[in-house]
Amino acid sequence: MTGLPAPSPRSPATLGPVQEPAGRRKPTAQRRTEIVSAAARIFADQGYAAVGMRDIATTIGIRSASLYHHFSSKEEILYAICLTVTREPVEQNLPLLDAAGTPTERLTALVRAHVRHLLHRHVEYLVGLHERPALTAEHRADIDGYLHYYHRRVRDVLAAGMRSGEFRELNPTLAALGILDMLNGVSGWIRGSADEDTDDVVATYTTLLFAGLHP
Amino acid sequence: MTGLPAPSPRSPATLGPVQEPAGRRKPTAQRRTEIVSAAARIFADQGYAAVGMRDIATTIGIRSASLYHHFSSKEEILYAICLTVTREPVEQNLPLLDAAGTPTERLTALVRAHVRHLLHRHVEYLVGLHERPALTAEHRADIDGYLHYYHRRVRDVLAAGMRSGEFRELNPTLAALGILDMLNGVSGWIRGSADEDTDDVVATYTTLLFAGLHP
DNA sequence: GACCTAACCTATCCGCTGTTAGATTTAAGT
DNA sequence: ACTTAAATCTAACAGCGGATAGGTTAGGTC
Repeated sequence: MTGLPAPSPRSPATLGPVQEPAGRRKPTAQRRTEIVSAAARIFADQGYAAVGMRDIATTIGIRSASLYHHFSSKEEILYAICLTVTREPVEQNLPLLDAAGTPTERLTALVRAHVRHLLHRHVEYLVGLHERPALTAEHRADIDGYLHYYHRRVRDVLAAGMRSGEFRELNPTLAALGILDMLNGVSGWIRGSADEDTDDVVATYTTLLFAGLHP
Repeated sequence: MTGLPAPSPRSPATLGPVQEPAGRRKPTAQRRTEIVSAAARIFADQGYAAVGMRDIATTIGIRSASLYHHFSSKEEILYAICLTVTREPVEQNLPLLDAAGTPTERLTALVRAHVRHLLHRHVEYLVGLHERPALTAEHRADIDGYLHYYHRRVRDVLAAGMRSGEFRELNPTLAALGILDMLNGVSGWIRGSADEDTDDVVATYTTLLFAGLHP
């Protein structure tokens, strides 16, 4: 799009800019996250398979071969993106279901955390939720494991709430799938990630869902 | 899949093969739908950009160049797939919203029709909902038009129900988005398309949604 | 100042991509 | 039987894809 062929990362004579020089030599940890987040943005726009290693490399100011110093293949980059939208929610959101409180309270906390995490990493969600078929069989199985576990935990809270009479009697598996699809779908149309948006979505969705769940 | 009434008007000497010969010469109309549904299945498995014209051609028993007799480009095939999951619902499902009845009744009918159509064409949904970025700017605008119109009509029913006091007061735009994401998400995990599945999903979802909408 | 390793480079391979041109075969109409 | 148009074929092109091998620079450490 902006067709800049060689940004020429030579030293700018005077002083480093306030923001990332976007071509300077960086430690691995920084570069890895920089690569992943740049790739996620391009993948989200054009689709995983339509994007070349050269595209990713150019946007962060290096050559395509240098990417292989940080990732052993293009698919490994996609795998990293998928992990942030499957492992992170499992590790950061699910503990909320183990806290004290009624099923309603715990599920409300989870919904809020889920939407917040989704808005924080919404480009990664866009990619991770739709490009799974491009993963290696092993990596895909790994990712699916996290997804299934997340779904199972949500289903269990629903089932618990139904047993205690707090929730309406429904097929808990289907209800969990529907709720998660509704939440993840937000990544497809949300613009920006301002707190107002978060609160608006969370308020509408929790009202809709819990009024539907309560008998 | 190939439920066409006249499979092969050619009399093959002794007995007609039970299945399609998968390479015989066919009239355009048949080939076009055959190409589209074959492509949809492969696109759903491997992703649009990862699939070559040769892959599509091979699975239906012709050479890749022959595809260009029916479609002028690979993107036109994708466009045809997208149309079946956006224009068809607009033309077939939305009239249910114009029928007589309360907002609840009309929306229930739409939800049922939507899920049935989705199960009928669920491979096409899988592709059409996720590969839109690969479309031409004009084609994408076209597809987005159908999607926006569908969403707007659902939102209007919700708003009407809220004005009449039949539905709880919610942000109708967000509620419509959430409901549609929930419905379309079914394509991501459903197996088969038996009527029992349809009824199960429709029952759970309508209960969950309308209990949530009613004050 | 010498040294070592991490980070990045240039140059290149080869398989595969969508697409086209032009020849050929089939089916249908007369 | 002859003609015609639709359907399919063979052959090829031009270019881009991910990936590799091996050389080069930067930055911290002794």
